[in-house]
Amino acid sequence: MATLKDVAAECGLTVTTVSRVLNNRGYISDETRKKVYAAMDKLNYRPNEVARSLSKKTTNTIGVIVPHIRHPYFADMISNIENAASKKGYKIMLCNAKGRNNKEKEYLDMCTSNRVAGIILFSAGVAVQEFTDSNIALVTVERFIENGTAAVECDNRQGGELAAKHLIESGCKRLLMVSGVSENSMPADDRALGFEDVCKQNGVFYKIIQTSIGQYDSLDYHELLEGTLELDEEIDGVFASSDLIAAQVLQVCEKFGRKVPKDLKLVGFDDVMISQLTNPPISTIHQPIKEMAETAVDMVIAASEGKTVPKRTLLPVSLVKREST
Amino acid sequence: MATLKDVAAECGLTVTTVSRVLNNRGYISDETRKKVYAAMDKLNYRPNEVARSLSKKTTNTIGVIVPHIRHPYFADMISNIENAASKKGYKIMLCNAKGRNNKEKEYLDMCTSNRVAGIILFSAGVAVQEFTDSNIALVTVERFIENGTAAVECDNRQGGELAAKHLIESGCKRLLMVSGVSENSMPADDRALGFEDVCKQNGVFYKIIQTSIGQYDSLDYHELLEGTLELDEEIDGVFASSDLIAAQVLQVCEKFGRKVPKDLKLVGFDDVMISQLTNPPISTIHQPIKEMAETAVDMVIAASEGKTVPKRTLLPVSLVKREST
DNA sequence: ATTAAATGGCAACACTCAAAGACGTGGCAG
DNA sequence: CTGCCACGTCTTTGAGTGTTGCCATTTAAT
Repeated sequence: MATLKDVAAECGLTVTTVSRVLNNRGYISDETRKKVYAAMDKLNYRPNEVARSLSKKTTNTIGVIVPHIRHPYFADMISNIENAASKKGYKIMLCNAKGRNNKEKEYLDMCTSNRVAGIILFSAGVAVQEFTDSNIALVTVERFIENGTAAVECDNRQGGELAAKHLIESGCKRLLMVSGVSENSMPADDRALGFEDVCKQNGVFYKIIQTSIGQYDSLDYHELLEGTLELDEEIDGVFASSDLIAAQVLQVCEKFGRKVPKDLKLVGFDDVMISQLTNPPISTIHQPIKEMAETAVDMVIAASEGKTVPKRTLLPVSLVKREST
Repeated sequence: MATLKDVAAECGLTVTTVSRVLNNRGYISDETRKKVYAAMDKLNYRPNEVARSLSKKTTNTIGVIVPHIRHPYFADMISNIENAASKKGYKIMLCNAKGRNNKEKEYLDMCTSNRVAGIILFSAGVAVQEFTDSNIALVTVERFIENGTAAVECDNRQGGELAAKHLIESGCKRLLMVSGVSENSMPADDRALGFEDVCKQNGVFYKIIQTSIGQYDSLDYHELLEGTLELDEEIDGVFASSDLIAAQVLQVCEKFGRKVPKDLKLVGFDDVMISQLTNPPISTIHQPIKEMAETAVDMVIAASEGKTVPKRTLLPVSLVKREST
């Protein structure tokens, strides 16, 4: 593959000069510029980003570490992050931590080794707490971390409140919340808090069930759901902490012959594609995924350029009413 | 950030020696090795992959270009590719071409500039035809390209056959196929061919409808579907060329009061998560996504190492019977 | 003398960047 | 009108970026 040197030789100039037309820097005569472009074209020259990065001591890539790629929420996030990054001339290095702490640590190291400009971290592990490489901007999404550069979150508590309010206003008397993860300080936790609050305020009976960590991906909420719904036939409103769980609630309802929304009303969380593809389509709490992604990207880039960024950003959620309520 | 030089200075050796313990190459005394490790630890040294890549003239990253990240099929693919790559010490650079040719070209260039070891391309554009940078391995998935290094596909024709056979064996008399894309030489095309064949062989009436290019992502098959199903009430079997479309068929059936599978049987394609989350869960043609991903990764890596790889690999599909048939 | 073990020196990788140099032009004193 | 300098424009020189890999050197053992 042709290098700057080859291009320079081709048109009888030095690498520096060629480098300068490439980067639009300093004084260059029109004639030289033309010559250089011609030579580049002729040799099919493609700048070597690796060398460029070494020289500039930074890359234009952002490491993105997620616990699962297949989960529609993360797929959506990744898509939006890639978009935002691409617009700003950055590329994405995708890492799938799969909920395992050692993988997460490994990926953090890998990103460091590759001298990424910054890291966007969705992962939930604890290993990050040790990550203190201050050279690399670290913004977390949906998770606050002490030694991170910045965190962007959606208002999970508000989401829980909205869901509870909506169910209660729709006439539900006996609520169930199905929470994905039980770990502390996880987003689902705040959702539960908001949900609880509103239920208490309104004197409405509620119950919260949750599964163990790292269930993002799995489809086996059925057992848990069946147990609960069978045991308590009076439940007439369910708040699922993700649309994926909500879809499964729908399936279990079908199995038990409970009509949604007639017998039981359902609110999901995330507002990902699947909530529109079920029968009935699921009312859900919309996460501003695009805005979150864009904010995260803006922040890593800003931070990597040495600018100061807000330590914590909270984005509002909203209720999307569809046909399950 | 600490460099080899710093580590060398720290323990009174030269960079060469340190480099050698880092890479387990040549003769090193145990004592030296220990000293070096200690120094690395102390300085929190992380090898600079950028410099390494420059020196070795190749990276350990694979460029992955997809038309859409959010589509569950691609999300699944990406996840499996990342997995396979990670196992072999490679990282993923994710590119979202969004069905636009110029984006695709741009990403191809970007990958070249970043000197990726190879590219896995799902994208469907035509710009690729010009891509002839023989230095970079190019394996396409679900799309054969003349100047590519290798192609891996699933047996789409077989998929169409399986679907038609299954519907006919289930007693359907009047079939409809909903095809995602109408462009030539696209996978959906082969699916239609297989489907057609079996219908003809069995003398079963069938109809094929399709939408324009680049609909991977959209949820607006409703109109098209409603029109067709309303017009022809006799249709009792539908083959959708993706599970996403199948889910929408389910919705339209619900709207028209057609019971699935009683009044109408439905077969999807892909076997992605959503086919398990609908009511009823959708019978579908299983694509060996994991195997395809692994094959693609193995091939780019092999090709990037100069090994010869098969020009074209065809993986079998299978029918997964669920409750929509 | 030969060989093995351990380490060092140095060019190369493709690029950037600061500083210095070359060249032509215009102003101004002699 | 000439000679000199300063200045703006354009280009080159050369050092630096962190590694690798080849070759050389040293020491000790055979």
